[in-house]
Amino acid sequence: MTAPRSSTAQKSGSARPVPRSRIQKRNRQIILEAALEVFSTHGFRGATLDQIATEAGLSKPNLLYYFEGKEDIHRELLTQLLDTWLAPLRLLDPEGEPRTEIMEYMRRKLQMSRDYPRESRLFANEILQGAPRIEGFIRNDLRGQVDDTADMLQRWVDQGRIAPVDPYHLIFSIWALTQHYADFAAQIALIRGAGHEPHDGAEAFLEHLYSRLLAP
Amino acid sequence: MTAPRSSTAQKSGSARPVPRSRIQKRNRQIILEAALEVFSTHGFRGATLDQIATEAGLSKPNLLYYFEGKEDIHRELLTQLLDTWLAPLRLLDPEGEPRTEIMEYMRRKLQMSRDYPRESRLFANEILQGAPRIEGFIRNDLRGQVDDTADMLQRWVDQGRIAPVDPYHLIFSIWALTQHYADFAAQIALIRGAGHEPHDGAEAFLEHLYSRLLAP
DNA sequence: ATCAATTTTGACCATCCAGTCAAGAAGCTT
DNA sequence: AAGCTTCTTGACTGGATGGTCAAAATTGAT
Repeated sequence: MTAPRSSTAQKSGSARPVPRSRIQKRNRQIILEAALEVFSTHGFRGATLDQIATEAGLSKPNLLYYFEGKEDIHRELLTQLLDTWLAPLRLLDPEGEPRTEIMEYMRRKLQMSRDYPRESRLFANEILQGAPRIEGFIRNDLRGQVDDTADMLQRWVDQGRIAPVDPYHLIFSIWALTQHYADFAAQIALIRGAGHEPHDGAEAFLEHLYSRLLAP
Repeated sequence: MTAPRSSTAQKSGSARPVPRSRIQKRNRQIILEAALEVFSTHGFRGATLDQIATEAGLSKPNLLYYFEGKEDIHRELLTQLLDTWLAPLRLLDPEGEPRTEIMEYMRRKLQMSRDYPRESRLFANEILQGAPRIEGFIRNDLRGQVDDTADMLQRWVDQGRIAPVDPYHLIFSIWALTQHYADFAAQIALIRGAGHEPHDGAEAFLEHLYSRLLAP
């Protein structure tokens, strides 16, 4: 009858209804999966609820039984994404061997772009539009993490353990080079033809590139 | 009265009305400029004719006096863009000094991303959506150019004039690294703060990177 | 099996948006 | 300044789209 707004120890402000039944969990998941597919290729405004509903195999009103609206689905998707987006950065170990650590970070990002290309495109879409919905996240969460990482990289540079490079640009380069294979997959596929998969050879190339760049 | 379909020596098939009067030239330009602004940040479906009209300071019917429709404006914009997009690749000189040539290409691409960030984002948007409207261009024009360039790079590798790298990934890396500063400018701006401009330090970093990567 | 709670949906709105049209305003030519 | 052409726009239309609602179907506890 009413939409499923649970109340299990809810914070006052913005309510996040916790799915309870098995059906709720399952259908919310199905919807998010479908929405990811649609949003990541058409962007927020380009996507329609009907498209998402069809993709999910549900009716449009049914979608709106589980989510408060298009915006809500999108927000949920982004929130989940941003969590995993920051994770690799946190795994950088200040005590580790610098080049190994950076190489590992690059590999993790490349793997993410291979395993979750739609998430990468969802993110790219958002940034392209000027990051209206995740400005807060970038300014408050990501920025701090990046600053910390940059400090660490600078320390490694100062200690002569990696070649002297601008730490911010180093980080940006890893983002650019890894995400490119997901975000521009369509272009790469058209250029390389059907035989190849976009990521083919990328890891070897990037390993070569960063090992050359970072050698003291 | 009627829309301006000129007929000055027109090819039969898809008509491209050549603007004649000064007013036509001026207003088409104003519209394209406004459309670039809007399409590049909101994508094709996210943009509205009203937005473009407002941005251009014209009425919506007036827009449609100069162009056949939303699609037509967008197509014109992309066509103009793709011409300039290919240009830098053609400037690579097989007879030149390999590292200088590649470095020059990188610099030209970086400059384009600095001087024409909206064009870069328009292109990125298009690829993200799966390149529906420029598939032909990529398959027929870009691909050939890239293949030729890759052959040239491979020859340079074989002659030992640059370090052995996969030529396709080398090209992709230049695209990724240069366009990133335009396409992800919003993210970079939020991370680096108001003091910096996204491209600050990029050229030095990329020069360092490619000179390390390509040294035989 | 019964009955209340949960889930699903057909039918419906209201709004947005691309595109039309006919009439009016501004330019150009003589 | 007349008269033709080019340019501009207010008012409109039809279709798409986000969202609502009340009734029907299903599920689950007893």
